[in-house]
Amino acid sequence: MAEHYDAQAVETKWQQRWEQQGAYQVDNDDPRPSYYVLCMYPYPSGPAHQGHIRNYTFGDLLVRQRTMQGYAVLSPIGFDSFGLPAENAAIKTGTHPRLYTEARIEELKSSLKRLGASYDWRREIRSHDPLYMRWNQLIFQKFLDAGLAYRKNAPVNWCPGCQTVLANEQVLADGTCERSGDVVVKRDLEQWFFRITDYADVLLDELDGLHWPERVKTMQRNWIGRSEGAEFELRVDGRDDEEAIRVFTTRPDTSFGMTFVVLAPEHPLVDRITTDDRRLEVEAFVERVRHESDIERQSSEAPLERRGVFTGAHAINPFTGKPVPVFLADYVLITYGTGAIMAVPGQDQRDWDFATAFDLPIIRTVEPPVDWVDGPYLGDGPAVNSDWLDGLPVAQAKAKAIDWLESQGIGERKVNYRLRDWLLSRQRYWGCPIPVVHCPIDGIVKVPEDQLPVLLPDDVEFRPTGESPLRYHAGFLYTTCPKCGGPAERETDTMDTFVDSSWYFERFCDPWTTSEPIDMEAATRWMAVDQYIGGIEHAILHLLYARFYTRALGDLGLAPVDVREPFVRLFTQGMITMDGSKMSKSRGNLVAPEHYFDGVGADALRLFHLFVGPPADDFDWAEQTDQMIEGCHRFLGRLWRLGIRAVDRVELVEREPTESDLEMEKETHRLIDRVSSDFDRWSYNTAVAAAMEFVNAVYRRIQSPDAARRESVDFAVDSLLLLLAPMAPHITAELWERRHPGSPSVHTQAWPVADPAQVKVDVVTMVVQLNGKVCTRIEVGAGIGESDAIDLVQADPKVVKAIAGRSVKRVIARPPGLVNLVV
RNA sequence: GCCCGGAUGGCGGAACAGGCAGACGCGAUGGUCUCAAACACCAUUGGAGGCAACUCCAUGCGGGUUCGAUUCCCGCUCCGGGCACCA
Repeated sequence: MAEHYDAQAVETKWQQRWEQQGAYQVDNDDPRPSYYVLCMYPYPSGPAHQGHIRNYTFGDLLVRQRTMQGYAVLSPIGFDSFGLPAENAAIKTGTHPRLYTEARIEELKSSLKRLGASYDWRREIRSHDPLYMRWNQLIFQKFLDAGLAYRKNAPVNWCPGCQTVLANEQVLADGTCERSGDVVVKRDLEQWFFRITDYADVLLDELDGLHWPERVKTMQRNWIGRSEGAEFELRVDGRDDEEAIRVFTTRPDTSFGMTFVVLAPEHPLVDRITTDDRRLEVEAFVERVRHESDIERQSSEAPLERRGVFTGAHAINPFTGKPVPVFLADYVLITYGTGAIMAVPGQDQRDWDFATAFDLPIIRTVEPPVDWVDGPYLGDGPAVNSDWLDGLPVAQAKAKAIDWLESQGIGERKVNYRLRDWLLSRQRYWGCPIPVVHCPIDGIVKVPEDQLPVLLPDDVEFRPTGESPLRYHAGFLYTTCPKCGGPAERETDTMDTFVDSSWYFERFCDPWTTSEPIDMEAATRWMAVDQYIGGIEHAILHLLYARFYTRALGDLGLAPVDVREPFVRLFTQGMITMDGSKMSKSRGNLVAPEHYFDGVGADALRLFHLFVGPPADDFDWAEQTDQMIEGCHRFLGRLWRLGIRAVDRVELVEREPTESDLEMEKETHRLIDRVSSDFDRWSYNTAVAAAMEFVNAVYRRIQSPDAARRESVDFAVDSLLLLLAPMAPHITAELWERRHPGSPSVHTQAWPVADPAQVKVDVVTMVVQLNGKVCTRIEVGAGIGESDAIDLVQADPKVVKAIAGRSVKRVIARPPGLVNLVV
């Protein structure tokens, strides 16, 4: 009776052995060529969920394959351990966020170990580790020195649910918080910002060179939102130059068609230019808009007549010298451009609508096509009604208009971005404190470097008041000014957790160094990350911030300056959903991996995640999913019996290779070729399918009446184990050890390489078509020539019968695959 | 509204450069083993017709290009995602 496949025993054995041997530790002086694989470090919310399993299975596969290919693979892991859920749990249950978080980390860590994922655990980073906090704070101070971090009072996004401000990136398109779903409101607050806009153009330009999904690059391009145009001044009729209105436009070529000007209601000139007869109405309008939230204002469905108001003032269009009326409208934003626009209804939809509503003139300055019906024309065409621009296409007219503005000294070329500076301060406890004090005499003063990190006090009370517990903690709050020694208050805001995740991948290169945040030598060796793997949900936030940080750190001499981009290649895996919605703790639709570890085993679960579909596609967890996982387990059972040479007690024979034995060897080479190329193109599902198909074929051969040659079968099975090692690491390690006692682990063997001569097939099935429809198939030699193929086809009895005497008009021969006869 | 994906059997999916549609797995049906079951194994499995050889239909819908289209082009429908007064 052959020993059956016991996943528990095998997996426990190997996990223990890997841990004891430190099998996945990689030293910085490893002589092999470097390869850095990284999965986005997780927020520790408890045991792993299926999304984690999927993510870390893909990563682990690559780590193991690259290791077999001869690389020193850096594969670190850590925990994004600051964040709101721990603090909310503290308010609810009274457990301290640190204890809560560390318990969750242990659970998640256990899951990852049971998955059999290979990490250099010595390099583990936790964001809340005082050593990491120290460097996080030091980097902040360097940014402060460099003017990259600053403080300003601004209307900011306040989430009443999270009781903190949010970055623009954390507010969804519908105006709700990406985390809690509450409607975000505007509040004027003094906040900390990072000057990410300084890097807007490079962050945009350098996207081109990245091997990232096009979708993600597009999302970042849209988010940065570069627009090129001109900025220029319009004198207000009857006023001096001090009160000129600056406008930004992407269409300076259409300036002759400007028939009015619109200011944002918050524009500083509103009060000064409004005429007395219009003042009451204007003030009422400004007042009304001020009381609207951003979402109300943006989603306003009020009729246009109510969304704007005439100020009574007129501005002089510098191109025509003629006055045009100045309006206010809620759709003009004070936060973009100059907060004022020139309106050209002939070439802009909103201006057209506004002009129609207020009965303002419309002048076309670009000739629309002859069949143009109505409405603003946004396309290219010759300029009209534009004096010295007439006849020029849009691009040339733009350039000429800008040249003119510059020659007149009233305007210039200008680029604007949609991207705003990154608001990083949070009014919460469980985050990294911002390391400054506020002194009534010296203002903002950095906490001296030798006093870093500023730690979070443990003895705080978590109350649902909405204010950070740090504000009530006298011991933390009251301090002395490092400069003058007088009484001062500590900053009680903490950093956005996206700060922590913006440089952890650089710290992984040498997480031990105590003299600087990033060890230059180590980072030079390992950076950039060769392959980064994570969820699409981080397409903008994390991936943009990390790119900004990498550049800024390089520019400040804190990281290798030649590492301009952190992630060379990015892979975004699909989501696991259930009934179409995201799996999450709050929805209560988590399917715990532990259940499968205890049952079919980690290898079967890994194989399932690889097999179920393209890694980039979403997968909906459904009724049949368990049975599919069972199927993967069944496959491993078949592999097991092959591996221990116990397939139905079949005896393999020693003999000179027969035709069939040689064919199996060729199939083996083809499998090696197939799996290798499938891996290279992230097609794990087809790689698994090929392995299954191969196992079926080997079974058929050894169970056939003339059996199979031992040597050929051994080559087939050993190759199979090597190819499956990155996918199902435990069972392959066990079988390899049993088959090769005393040999090094399967995971340190060289990745197999197919012999190209063996990959080639010599007999192929040639499809014979009649008028494009399949008529028959003929086995032919792979090297068959065109005329031989045609002769063969025309001699085929089936073909002769099908043609039935009709004349062949045309022959399309694509030997050896196909011949098509047209009759 | 704009941009980007996607739609293939009962289900997940395959077809990599325009050339055999449905690989592989799940499910289903029948069988072998068993006292019986579980496990395992074998066979069949897109639909319709036919005893059968075989025929017809079929990759969301409608057109087109081509000897030949799941694949390319045009026009729709539905689903998913991103952006959305950004001047």
